[in-house]
Amino acid sequence: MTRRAPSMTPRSRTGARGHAAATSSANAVALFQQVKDHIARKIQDGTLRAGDRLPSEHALVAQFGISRMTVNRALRELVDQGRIVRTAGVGSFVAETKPQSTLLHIVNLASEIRARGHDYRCEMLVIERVAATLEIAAALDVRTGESVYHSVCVHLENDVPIQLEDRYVNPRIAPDFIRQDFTHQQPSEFLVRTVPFDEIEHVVDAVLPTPDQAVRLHMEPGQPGLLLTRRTWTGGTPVTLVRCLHPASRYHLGSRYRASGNPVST
Amino acid sequence: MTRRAPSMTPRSRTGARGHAAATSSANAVALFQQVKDHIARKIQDGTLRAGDRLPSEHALVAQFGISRMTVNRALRELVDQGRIVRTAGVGSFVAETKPQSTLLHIVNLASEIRARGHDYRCEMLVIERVAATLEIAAALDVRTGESVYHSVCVHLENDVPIQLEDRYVNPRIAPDFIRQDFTHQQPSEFLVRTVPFDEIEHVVDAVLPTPDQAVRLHMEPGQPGLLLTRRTWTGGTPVTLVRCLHPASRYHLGSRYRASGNPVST
DNA sequence: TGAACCCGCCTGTCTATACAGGCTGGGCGT
DNA sequence: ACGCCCAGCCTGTATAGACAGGCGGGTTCA
Repeated sequence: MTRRAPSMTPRSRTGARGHAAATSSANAVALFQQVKDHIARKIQDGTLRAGDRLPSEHALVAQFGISRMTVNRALRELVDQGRIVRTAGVGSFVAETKPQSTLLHIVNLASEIRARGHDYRCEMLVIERVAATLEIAAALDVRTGESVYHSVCVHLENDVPIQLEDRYVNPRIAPDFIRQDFTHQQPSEFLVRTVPFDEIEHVVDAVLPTPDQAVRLHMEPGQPGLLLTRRTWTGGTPVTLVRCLHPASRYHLGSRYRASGNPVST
Repeated sequence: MTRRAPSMTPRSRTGARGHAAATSSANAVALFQQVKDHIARKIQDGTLRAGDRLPSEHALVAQFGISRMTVNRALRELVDQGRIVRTAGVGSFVAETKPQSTLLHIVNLASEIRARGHDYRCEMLVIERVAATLEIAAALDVRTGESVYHSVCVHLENDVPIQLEDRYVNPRIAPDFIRQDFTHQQPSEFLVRTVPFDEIEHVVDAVLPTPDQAVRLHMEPGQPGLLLTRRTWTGGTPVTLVRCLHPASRYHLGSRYRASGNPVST
């Protein structure tokens, strides 16, 4: 743990001793920000994993040769961002990856179902390589016709279909996707574990399912479905495009926020 | 501006001079938090309005008799919350009330439409007092049968109906709602202006509109609609329950987030 | 009259120091 | 052997002082 970071060496930013004060014009990145970035990067690239202990403030002070208040600010802002957790008298730890906030709690359909005390199951229908259509290519930022991964599965709650998941995956980002055994792990679980995303987009639509979709979801003809289209990125590169179709009668989508503070768990 | 706040007087929290340090056990509210609350309250209750200038850090230091770092932290966290805006060399100002973040940008359907360069119009269909049904009473936290306000209007983009808004309002919170002239102001605009909420809940459903609703929205029979149900609170008390029905063919609902930092404008 | 310049205000950042209080493990007493 | 207590580590908070740099208005100079 005392191993020194490759990138940020003690006092690398400026040779000045004493009051470095505001960044010396040329290199205009605040010290506390550099510490934040340094730690955030180690979390992002897996050097530090969920639950790992961070160096104490004192250790960081010694390591970087800066004042404790500066380290403290960096760590405090990481807490605000939900990246780390701190306990007085104990230490600082990398936060468990709870998939962010807001609309994102939908990611964990399985645990949501289990939390209701119901049985969860997932049936894989398709897993293949396909040539990207124009739409898919645009969404994943690959060339039209380039090979991408495609999977289709149905999620069931107490053996009742509740979601038809139609997913396209960028093979440059997750080349191992197609080799996975998805009998005991969902595609989304694999991706979240393998390629932690840092940007996400949701679009919600109401649609009439195609006859084929209606059969898969055991829906009456003419009944509407809720279509959730999600795209995720890592470092600006698209990871996956997934279209989740829910029978409207068996699913709806909620979120709740409080102004001062973070989103309510719901 | 030098007028003293009624609640927080200089050094009211503790008589100790010098290092007050961590809160003295009994009264366990941090100084910076008290400053935050004090300013947030003045913004909330209208004493300070959007664009108003806040006292400078130096002025707050003198007013409360605390150190500048403490004031600075309070103001910085208010910036993080989006409540104030600061410019080096100029001062601190109350932020323009942009309705929060996340799913909330839907609030401003009118400006969203106008931003597309289209024409926006709103037709009021109903504005009345009704006795709260069991469901409405539960949602607004009033007694069943108690009188609540009810309004229905259609929002049109280029004269095409895009949303049917069915709203119930808690008359204890917004007693003037029923006396408003809604020809040049939407119900939501009035409420946001009059009763700034601090908590919001969204639920999204896909539904088949009733024949009556389909007519109002110029929809073909059998076409699905996107139903957005929104509840807002102020200080823990329900303000309004509104059900917004959109023709699925003409509307969808999106949001995008970046991990490190705040939601993208989108 | 107009333009350049400077001074003072204000925010942003950093430091060194200090006290309070939560938590844990090891030593000591019973 | 068991339990209590305390020392030491760690975070949370607060302070006074300092430098850098953006910005605006007034003064001065051409």
